Amino acid sequence: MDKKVRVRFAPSPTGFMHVGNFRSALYDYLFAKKNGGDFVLRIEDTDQKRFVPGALESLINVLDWAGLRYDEGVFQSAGIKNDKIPTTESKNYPGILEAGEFEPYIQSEKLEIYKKYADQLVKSGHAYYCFCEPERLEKMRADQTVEKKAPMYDRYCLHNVSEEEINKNLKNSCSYTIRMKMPEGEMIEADDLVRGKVSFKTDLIDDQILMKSDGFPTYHLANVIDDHEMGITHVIRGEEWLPSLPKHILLYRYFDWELPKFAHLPLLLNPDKTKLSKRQGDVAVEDYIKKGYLKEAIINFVALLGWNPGAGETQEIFSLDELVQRFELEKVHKAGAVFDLKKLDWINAEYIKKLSIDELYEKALPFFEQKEFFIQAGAEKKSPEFLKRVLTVEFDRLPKLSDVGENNQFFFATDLNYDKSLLRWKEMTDEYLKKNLEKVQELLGNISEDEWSRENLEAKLLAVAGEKRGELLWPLRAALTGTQKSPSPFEVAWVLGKTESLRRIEKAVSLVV
RNA sequence: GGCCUCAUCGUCUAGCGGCUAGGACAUCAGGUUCUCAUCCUGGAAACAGGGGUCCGAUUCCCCUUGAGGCUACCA
Repeated sequence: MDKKVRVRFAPSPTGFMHVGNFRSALYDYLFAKKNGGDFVLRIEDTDQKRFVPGALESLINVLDWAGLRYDEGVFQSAGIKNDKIPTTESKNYPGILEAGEFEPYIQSEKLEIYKKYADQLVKSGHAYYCFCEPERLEKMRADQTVEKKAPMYDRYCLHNVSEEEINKNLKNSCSYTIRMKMPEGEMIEADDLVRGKVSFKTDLIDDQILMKSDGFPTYHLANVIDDHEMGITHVIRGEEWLPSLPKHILLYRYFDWELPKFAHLPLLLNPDKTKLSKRQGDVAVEDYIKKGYLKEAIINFVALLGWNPGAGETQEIFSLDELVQRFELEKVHKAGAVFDLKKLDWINAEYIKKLSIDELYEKALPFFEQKEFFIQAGAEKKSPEFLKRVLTVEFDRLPKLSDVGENNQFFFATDLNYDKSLLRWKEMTDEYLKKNLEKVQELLGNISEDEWSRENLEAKLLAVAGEKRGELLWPLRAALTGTQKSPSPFEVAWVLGKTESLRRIEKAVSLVV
C-alpha cells in the first residue's frame, strides 16, 4: 500500500495572496483531493523583518473564499475547519487557530525544534558555526563579483575557527549562524514530477545558512524539517525553488529521511514574460475579487495556466470538482504562462451567464453601491426589483461585476441629456420623426401596467413597425436611453417601466418640435 | 558573470516519428439586428535557427540563439 498522499501549501505572511501562490495552492488542493489525500496549510513566518500584519488573515480568507478546504493547519475560526480535530489557539497570532495532528503549523512557534536539528547537523559534521559579520560577507561577495566569480561563502569559519574558539564564542554569546556544509565534487540528481531529471553540481552551491543569528531557521531548514515531520509526500511549489532543490535533497540525506516527491510548477508571467509582479498590473487575488471576478472563474482560469487535461480535449470551462477529477501533475506544463486578462474576462462572463438573476443581484449589489450614478439615483432605482430588471438586460454584456450599469447609466438618470439629432434614424425628416415618436407614445400608452413585459412590448412594437423597424425603433431607443448604444428598446422600456418610459418619450417629442 | 530551467499562432494550449499542425481567448470579415452585446459562419495567424539520428522529424540527440528563474542571516 502506498502512503496516504499529503501535500501542503506553505505561504509566508509577507503580503496578500499572490495569484501565483494561489495557483500553487489550487494545484496542491487538486492533487491532494484527486488522490484522496490530505491538504495542509502551514505558515512559514521565519523572516520577522518581512512580516506584514493582516497577511495571515488574508491568506486564510482567500483560501476560504475560493473553497479550497484544507484538512489541517491554520484557521481563522473554528467554523472554517471541517473535522473534529481539537483546535488550539496560536501562541504568536491572536485569533488564529491551529488544528491537526502535527501542531504547531506556524514555524515561528517551533524554533527550539529547528535548533535541535541544526545542532544535530553540526554534531554530525554536515553543518558548522559561522561567526562572520555581514560586512565581511558583503565585501567578500563584492570582491568575488569583481573577479567575475560566483559569489559563495569562502568557508572562512569552517577552516580557520578552532573548536576552542567556537566554544569561547558561544560562551560569550557571540552572534552566529549555522551553515550547511556542501559536499565536494558531487552531482545531485532529482526526479521532478513535472520536469523529469534535473541535476546539480555541489561545487557550485553555496554553504547555505540554516540558522540565522536571530535564532530563526531559514526556509531551507524549516521547510525540510516540517515536510518530514508532517509526513508530506509531495512537495509542489513554484519553479523559483528549483535551484535550491539540491540543498533540500542533501538535508534529507543528512537526516536520513525519506525523500518526498518534488514537483516544480512553471511561473506565472507578466505580458512581457517576466515573473508576474506588481507594477505590471494586479497580482493579489483580492484585487481580482474587488474587480468582480467570480471565484469559479478565477479558479478555472488559473487552473488552465500551466495545465490542461490534454488528449484533444476542447472543454474550457471546468468546475472545481471537475478539476479535481481531471487533474494530473504529469500534464502540467514546463514553460511559464502569461497571465492574460482577456481570457479571464471571457471565462468570467461565461460564469456570470450561468448565474440566476437572484444570485447575480446578490453579487452585483455591492458593486452598484460603489457607483456614483447609483448613489445619485432616486430610491425607486435602488429597489431590488428595478436592479434585477437592469441585470436581466445586462447578463450578456457583463465581463465582470464591476461593470454593472457602467454602459447603461441612462437607467439611473433622472434627466437625459442628448442632442436632438440623436433621435433621427438615417435621413428621416423632423416631421416624420415626430410622427413616429408620437406613434410609439400612443402605442405604449395603451399598454397597461399589467401587460408591461418584454415579450409584450416587443410583440406590440414589432407588429406596428412592419418593414421599416428602424424608423420606429431607433427614435424610441434613443428617446429612452439618450445614447448611441444600448440594449433593445423593448428591454429598456421594460426596465424603466411605463411611467418613466412615457416621460422620456414625451421629452423627445417636445425636443423635435 | 555563474548555475538551473524552458522554447508550437499575439495569449493559453493539443500534439508524445508519418496530421492539410487541432482547439480556446483576442483579432479581422460576413450573417442575425433599430444600435450595442449575445449568437452563428468564415478568415488571417505558430513548430526560434543550425546540425545530426531515422525511410521519415514539431516530436529523439547536440549546438546556437532567445527567454525566465536562482545566485541574501527573503521566502
